[in-house]
Amino acid sequence: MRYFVGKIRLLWVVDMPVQNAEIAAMFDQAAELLEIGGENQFRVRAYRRAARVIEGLPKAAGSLLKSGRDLSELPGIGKDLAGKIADIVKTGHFGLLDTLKRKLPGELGEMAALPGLGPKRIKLLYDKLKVRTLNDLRQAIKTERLRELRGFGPAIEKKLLGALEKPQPARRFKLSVAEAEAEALVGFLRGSGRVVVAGSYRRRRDTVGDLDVLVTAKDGAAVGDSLAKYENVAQVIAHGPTRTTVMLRSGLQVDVRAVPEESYGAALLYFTGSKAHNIALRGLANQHGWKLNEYGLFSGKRRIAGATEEDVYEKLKLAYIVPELREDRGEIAAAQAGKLPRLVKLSDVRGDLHVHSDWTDGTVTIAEMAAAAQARGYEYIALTDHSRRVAMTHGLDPARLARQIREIDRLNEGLKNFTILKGIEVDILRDGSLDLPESSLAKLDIVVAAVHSHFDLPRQAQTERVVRALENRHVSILAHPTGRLIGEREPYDIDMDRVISTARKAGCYLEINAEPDRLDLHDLHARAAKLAGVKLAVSTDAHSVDAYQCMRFGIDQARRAWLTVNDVLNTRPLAELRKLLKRRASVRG
DNA sequence: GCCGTTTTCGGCCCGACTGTTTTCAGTCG
Repeated sequence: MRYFVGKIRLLWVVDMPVQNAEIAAMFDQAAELLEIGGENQFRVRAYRRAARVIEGLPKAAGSLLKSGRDLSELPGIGKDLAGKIADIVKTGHFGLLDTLKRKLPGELGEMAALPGLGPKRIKLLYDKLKVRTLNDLRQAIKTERLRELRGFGPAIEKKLLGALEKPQPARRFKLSVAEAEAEALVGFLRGSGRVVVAGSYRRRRDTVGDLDVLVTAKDGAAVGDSLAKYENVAQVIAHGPTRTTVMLRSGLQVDVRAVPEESYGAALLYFTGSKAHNIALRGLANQHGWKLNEYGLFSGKRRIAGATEEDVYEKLKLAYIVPELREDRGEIAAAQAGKLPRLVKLSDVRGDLHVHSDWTDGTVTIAEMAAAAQARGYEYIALTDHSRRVAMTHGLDPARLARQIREIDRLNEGLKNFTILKGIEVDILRDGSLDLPESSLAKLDIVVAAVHSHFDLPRQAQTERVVRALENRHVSILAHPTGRLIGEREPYDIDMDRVISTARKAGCYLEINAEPDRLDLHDLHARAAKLAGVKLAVSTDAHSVDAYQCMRFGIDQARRAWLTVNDVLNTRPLAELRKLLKRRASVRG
């Protein structure tokens, strides 16, 4: 459950709305400096909690304010913080943070990211040695002044110097990459006890910072000893009687925690998180006069629940909350009210609406893609090859598209209980027009539109471009709506609130692309779409038969977005799906 | 700074591990 606040470079442009992530970063930075300054820890915590709440909002704080929402209704945000958010939205500046930076100048916030340095030690360094920058710190170590301070010794010195010489940026790993590591590790530890990978991995976040592994065992130290011998371990960071932390060769950190069988549920709950969800649960326990920790739910010294997660939720008068929802984004209130959504499941999926073939950059024939989908139990796929502008994929021009349509008609005649929908992934050109004439698009069952170029347009131009494409009456679905490639390409700058409201007005749909490098829309945007009444397609963008299996990653994200069967287009039987697609064509036609 | 079936004050999640110390503070999750 590692948590890291990255440095965010803020660039203020006239009319550039402040993003929620930027407000959250400002609150986090303020919390850091307040803490170093010795401020009341609960005030510090309030800023951190507010940062997480802002970060988790499905809409930009600015647009909520514009629509008249009172932000002090949000959990963890009172009158004071609501006012500060409004100021930041209005001016782009956070007065308190500016003041704190004047009072505690330098790189104190950055120092907090170093291992072994927390607020107390940073303040001590600042007060006694006038250490303000990372370079000051380096000098203090080299001149051996650091070790004169109470609480500092050779071990910390060595650790700090290592981090200063070879900075390790906090990395997050794609869920699919973490999954491969996790499965190998579980295989290795099996035999030590019951082994579960918890943390953000179990909550199915799109990226994972570290692996939190729970093992039920009497002898925790033995589990740690065994882990230390795992061939992929590069370094043992900590090793105690119940918890061992190691760094794998891949750079992924692993925490293994051993607990007794009777604490399994409470420990799983604790280790699954999120931290904010846990804090809220413990707060509830307190209200009953109980205590919740990783060993169980306790009334005095008596354990009243803890063997299973279900026990603990039940005792707290909550419906069971699945891991994907445990983010303190309203799930606890929903569980109290019995209003948790019945989330969409992988088995609800009846087809895939974004699929390629060897007519463009796919690896196999249309017939093979169809056969593999039918073998998975699907009722339909939409064949959506690229259009001509995406030249390196040998994209389809009107003539080849017409031939492909005839080919699909021919194939469909030979298929039983399965249909190939005729579609295209049409390129959205720089000006928002589409890469194929209306006469071609009109012949199709489904048109998926997507951006594949000019990722760096300014926000306004990028938004107008996509809005114009969605307003084309032939477009059914916007594919991978922000174009991000996790860890490789940032999302392009676009006003997602406007894209969503356009989709609603135009009667079209947005995609959750299940490809593990994309997972775009991400959970918050998908939830915003649902709240606006826009349905989503969860599609694999499969370029091969094997890629169909990525559907589960898309469904994970759909579940994190609180989506039900009703919110997902491709859970519909074919006839219903056709109606939804047809309604689209007639909205403006 | 937030919040309220303990409601406008007085609480605020809880425990493991390290490195320093010689009994525990600080950091971390």
